[in-house]
Amino acid sequence: MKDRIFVIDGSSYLYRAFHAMPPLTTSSGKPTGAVKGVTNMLMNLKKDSEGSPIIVVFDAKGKTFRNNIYSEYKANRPPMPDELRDQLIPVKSICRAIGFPLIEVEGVEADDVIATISQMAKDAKYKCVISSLDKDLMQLVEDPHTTIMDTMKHKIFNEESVFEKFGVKPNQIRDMLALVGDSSDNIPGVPKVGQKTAAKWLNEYGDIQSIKDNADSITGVVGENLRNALDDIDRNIELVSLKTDVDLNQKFEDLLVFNPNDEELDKIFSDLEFKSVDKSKQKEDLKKDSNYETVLNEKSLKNWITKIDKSKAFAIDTETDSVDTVSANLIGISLSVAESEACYIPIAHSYEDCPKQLSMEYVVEKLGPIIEKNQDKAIGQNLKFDIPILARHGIRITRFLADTMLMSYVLNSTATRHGMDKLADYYLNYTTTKYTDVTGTASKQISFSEVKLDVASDYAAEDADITFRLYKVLAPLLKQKPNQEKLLCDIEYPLVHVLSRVEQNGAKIDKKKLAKHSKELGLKIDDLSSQAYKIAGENFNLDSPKQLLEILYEKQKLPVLKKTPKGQPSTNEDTLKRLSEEYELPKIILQYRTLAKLKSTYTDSLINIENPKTERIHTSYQQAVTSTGRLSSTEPNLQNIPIKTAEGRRIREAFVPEKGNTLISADYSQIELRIMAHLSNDKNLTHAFNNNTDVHSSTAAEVFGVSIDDVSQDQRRSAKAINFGLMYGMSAFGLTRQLGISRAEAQEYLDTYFARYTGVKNYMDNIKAKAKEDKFVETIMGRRLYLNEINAANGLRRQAAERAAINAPLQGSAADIIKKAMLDIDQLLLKEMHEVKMIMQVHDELVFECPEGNAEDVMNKMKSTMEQTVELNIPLIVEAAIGKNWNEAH
DNA sequence: TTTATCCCCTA
DNA sequence: GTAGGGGATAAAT
Repeated sequence: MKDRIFVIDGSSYLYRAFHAMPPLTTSSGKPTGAVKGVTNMLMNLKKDSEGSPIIVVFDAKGKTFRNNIYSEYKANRPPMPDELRDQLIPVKSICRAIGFPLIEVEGVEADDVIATISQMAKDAKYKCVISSLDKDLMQLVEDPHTTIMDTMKHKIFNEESVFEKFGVKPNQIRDMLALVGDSSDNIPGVPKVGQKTAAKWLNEYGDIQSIKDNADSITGVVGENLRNALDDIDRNIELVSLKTDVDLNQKFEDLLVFNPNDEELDKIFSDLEFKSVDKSKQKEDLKKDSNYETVLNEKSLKNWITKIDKSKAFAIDTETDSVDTVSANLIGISLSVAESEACYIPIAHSYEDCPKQLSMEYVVEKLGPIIEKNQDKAIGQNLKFDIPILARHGIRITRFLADTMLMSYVLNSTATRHGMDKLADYYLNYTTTKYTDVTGTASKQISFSEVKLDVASDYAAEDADITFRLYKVLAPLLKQKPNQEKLLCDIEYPLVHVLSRVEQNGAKIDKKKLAKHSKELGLKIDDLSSQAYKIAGENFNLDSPKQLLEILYEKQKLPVLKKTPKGQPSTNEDTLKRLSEEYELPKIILQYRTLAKLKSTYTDSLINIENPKTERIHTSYQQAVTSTGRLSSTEPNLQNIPIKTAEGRRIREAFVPEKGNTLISADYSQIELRIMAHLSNDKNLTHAFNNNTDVHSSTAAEVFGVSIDDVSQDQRRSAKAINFGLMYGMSAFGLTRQLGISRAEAQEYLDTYFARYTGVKNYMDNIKAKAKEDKFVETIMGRRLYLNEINAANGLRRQAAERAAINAPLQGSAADIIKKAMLDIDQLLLKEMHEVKMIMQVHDELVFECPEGNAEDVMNKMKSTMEQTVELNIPLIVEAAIGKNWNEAH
């Protein structure tokens, strides 16, 4: 394809790379993350362009004509961060060295240069692909000459997709921008007019001139706003119009030359300490350099034992035939003692003509003691998986040097997901071989034991190698953040062992009880289905929202009260509840839904997931998933077992102890509100907790101006909603919905609340301001949540980040505290309470199983340990109970 | 077979 | 309004 050129918006690449990449530096501390990101993007585009010319455009210094039209243009732009500014020169040098013409014109913005080039391309009969995300550029899209691509998301905008996204044609984009304005460029638009309204007008009137001509016929406040903003609109049109006649001092043909300088490029890369940027090339490099060994004889194993013993640190990884730690069989072990230097020790591979391997007994006997002896040097990726597998074969790891998954999580919980494949991509710019690459998927999947040794070795040794390399990259990043490193070493690492024990313990369920419940539910569900079919006059699938909406809204002609985000009439609980005041069918659907949910999600699936070996259910706690520091629980999720309804609580009754045992549940009372009191030091809130008064009643007394003894049920309920709403960063609007009151009333409640709780008000204002400054918030133990969108130009996103800024320190500190409590209790259990098992964690609750005899004692120990685990400005209170099932204990 | 959407369960 | 997991269906691959 010779008739196509690519134009890259270099400045927008740079900003995106800066925000998307980890804060990498050279050994001397020079920032390189953005350079690396841009380089990757350039290399990828180069590959995709199949030889078509690529031109890179950057913003240049100097005031532009837009500043003359409007002195406030981009006046609100924060200056470029220093770490980014330092990367500007290397990025440009790399562009040139790769061989791309680089254009910057003083006093002209990149957008205008790009527009000019696209015009030149059109005149020369070339297709032009612009790589940028700037919406101003969308006005240039013109089939078939000019398209815009989002390189990172692989999305191409033509006239049709522009219309899909913006609701107007590309040649109307300019008018739309003029109407809406652009907060990031500090261009005010017509007040109250956003993309939707602008699109509506443009579709109705065609262009801005017609809208202005018809301004008088537009009613309401927006019409008034429009008439008042006519002058602004004229100015905006000039501001958002792109110039297509910039003098580039170059002919179009000159822009098409590709002039690489490999020597220069190598030099720049070596200055920046980049190994290589082309991923496929890097993979070859790694393989060529790497020294992966398959350990098949005693001599070779002995050699590796020596290496481990002499190493300063070593990575270890186990290969198994299952993701389930309770039943997984050990198939092999891989080790790495230095970058590129790794081995795989196959133990239990089994296929036709499989080479003879060292026996499990031999490997465990020889390697086991060396691993145990050197465990303080062990590095793993998600060691919570490997530790129980190794333990079952007599290799006991109770401490380790590092877990790269948790390192990445503590460094930045949201930068990337923390699986090894993602980490390798993010931190090493390396594409790993995936597990399913060697085993296949679904029906064609084979056990890891059936994977040929050479293939398995490459895969497994790479895992250990990459783990080692990740450690080398992540350790210095953590060194720069001592508080986070402390959190990692004091809380997350020791918690690995505790969670592993909790998972292995598992929880006993009463299968008979669940089966009986399931059967009953099945009968009721059948009955409700029949009733529903009868009213509908036909059979349909009650589980299908699509079929249901046809029945309800098209056949039965019920009023549409609410639509889903995608525009379909909604059939969710809220809507059906309102409809069931007048109609019978929605009422039946609701009952059906409740019971069907209980059956499919709980009774049936819990029975199915019981481990046949242990006859208990073993959840898996995810320690590196949530943004705030909480755990999550999967397969099964034990953190969403029903509790609110009587029917739902029957599920909890099926969580039982072994014969002779009993269950104890202990949960923190109002822990997040207490943390809010602690962090805000609010006088009223602190007072309530110090005097152990019911906090919702005390809030009601303050907000409604009554004595605490005179608070009505209704007032308490409202106060509770306010308290919860506050912790979620709620607005008056949310409260309106929650309490079914008017907007004004809700606002009044909040105003009164903040007048009474000035400490809380100050705390909220301060945390938001600090978040905007720092781009992160912290918990009491120094856990950070980075908030990339806290200063976003997009209001919805920015507000979502602000709510997260308020909630994360509360939710996250609560998570810190219960994690610490779990560690304390685990120590207690190991030391003096061997007969007690911790079996579940549900965010603010811990569940234990212990012999009936000393339950009372155990409960009190747990309660006081949890209450004493940290000292805050207010007391922590734990409510604990004993029972013969989870419902009773709670 | 995988992915997206809708719905609903928890703290 | 915060933070999650997961079942069922229907569309995309």
